[in-house]
Amino acid sequence: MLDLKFIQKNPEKVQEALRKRRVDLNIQDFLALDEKRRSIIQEVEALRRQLNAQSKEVAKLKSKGEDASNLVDELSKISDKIKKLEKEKKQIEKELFDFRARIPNILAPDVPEGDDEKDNVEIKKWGEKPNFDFEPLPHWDIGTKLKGLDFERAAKLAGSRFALYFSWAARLERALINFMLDVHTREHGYVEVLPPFIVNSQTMFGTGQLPKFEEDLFKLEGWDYYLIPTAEVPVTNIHSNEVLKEEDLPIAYTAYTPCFRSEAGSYGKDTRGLIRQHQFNKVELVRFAHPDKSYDELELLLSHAETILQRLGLHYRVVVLCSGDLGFSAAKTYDIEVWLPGQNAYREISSCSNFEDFQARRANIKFQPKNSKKKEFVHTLNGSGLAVGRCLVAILENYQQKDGSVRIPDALVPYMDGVSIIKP
RNA sequence: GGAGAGGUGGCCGAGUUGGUCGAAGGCGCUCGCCUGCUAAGCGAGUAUAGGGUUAAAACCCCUAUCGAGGGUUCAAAUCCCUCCCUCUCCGCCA
Repeated sequence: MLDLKFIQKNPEKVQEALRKRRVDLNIQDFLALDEKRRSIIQEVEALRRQLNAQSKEVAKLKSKGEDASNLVDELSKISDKIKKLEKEKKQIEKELFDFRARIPNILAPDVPEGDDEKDNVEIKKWGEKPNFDFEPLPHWDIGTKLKGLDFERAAKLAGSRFALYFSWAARLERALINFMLDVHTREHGYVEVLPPFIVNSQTMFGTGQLPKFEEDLFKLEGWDYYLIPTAEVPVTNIHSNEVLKEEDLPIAYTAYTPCFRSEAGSYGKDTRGLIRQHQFNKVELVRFAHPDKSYDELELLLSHAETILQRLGLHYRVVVLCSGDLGFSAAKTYDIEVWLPGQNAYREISSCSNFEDFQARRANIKFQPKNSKKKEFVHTLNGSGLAVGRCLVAILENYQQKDGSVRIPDALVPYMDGVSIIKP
């Protein structure tokens, strides 16, 4: 959510951001409505002032035992008028709020302009693509041949876009979760959190999933409950409606959760394998930062996510999302894309974003600066550290051997009870 | 699921025959004074949002906010309705 005053004072900046994001919204419509709102407020408040003052007169007259019926009649008319105007005002405010809730965040100045993911800009690469003296297989072939992944039975249980893990695969998924959490808590200073996997609509609003993206979520029928699409949602909202201490910043949380996404509108995309599932596991990193430091913290966050891939010896690149590909709430986002030889492509495995005060304003998360009376909104950041299922995919595809076996990266061997290779 | 109690400012806590309550009192905090010592005392201040004023801000003025929303009334923290949350007891359950 953008600050109302910011929109009023910088309509051209907001319009420019909308244009760069390829979003068709006209800020002039918003401003006209806001103008109307202010004129009604002025009228209402003048009337109310009169009403308040004269109501006291009534009280005085009555306490003296005098008749006040004339005055009461007159005030009754004013009161009616106020009620009518209040109704109108409420309607306009609702429209303004709905409008504002659908305006995406403004962009960081260094976000490249572009239409979609084709215009994202690669900023670095780490490691090398592995060489194979055979044709590398996609992970769904590797995983099913090794009897670790079973998509057919998963479909029987729940439908498409679900997976069933057995034996070494289930263990590997769990190993990855523990490995990631250990690195982030022991080495990167994050506090581990285990949040609810179901949240209410207020919480979904706080991080920007609602009202605009309801169709991406799973909602529980008959309840104001949604399955979380990412740990970002419950973890960022931990401090909603709170005032944090400046000296406590930055606050850093890491959380493992399953993530649930409807994947509406992705029909036909990534239909095979683990890449795009209705349910997947993710270890998330969330930071609450001082506004002056949030972009430094974004670099830090990115490096924390990268560490995991480096320890696993997986080749990746980092891209900056262009304006047209940037998420609704984010001001700037880095995607980490891991190399998948089985698909001969880089695929997103982490997305690290600075939301500046956009989520903080929605969720009302402030801090009290030491040298100012005025409370300010914190900046929120988050990033995957990492998507666990896709990480398992990357291991299978990058560490596959000619004989169909898969090596386990050294860093994970202790988490696999010493198993260093998965054999047919 | 059944029965009961309750939600007031940073915290504690008054206030329910509607009016002088944005709200007593206490604590905490901030600033100043005083004090030969990290105390006590004295004084002042101490919410958020919106509107107006301003080049902008501070100040100032106004309006709203006593869990949320709606209603009654000239007027509601106080009355009525709906919802949410917390606590206690019983039941059930991992």
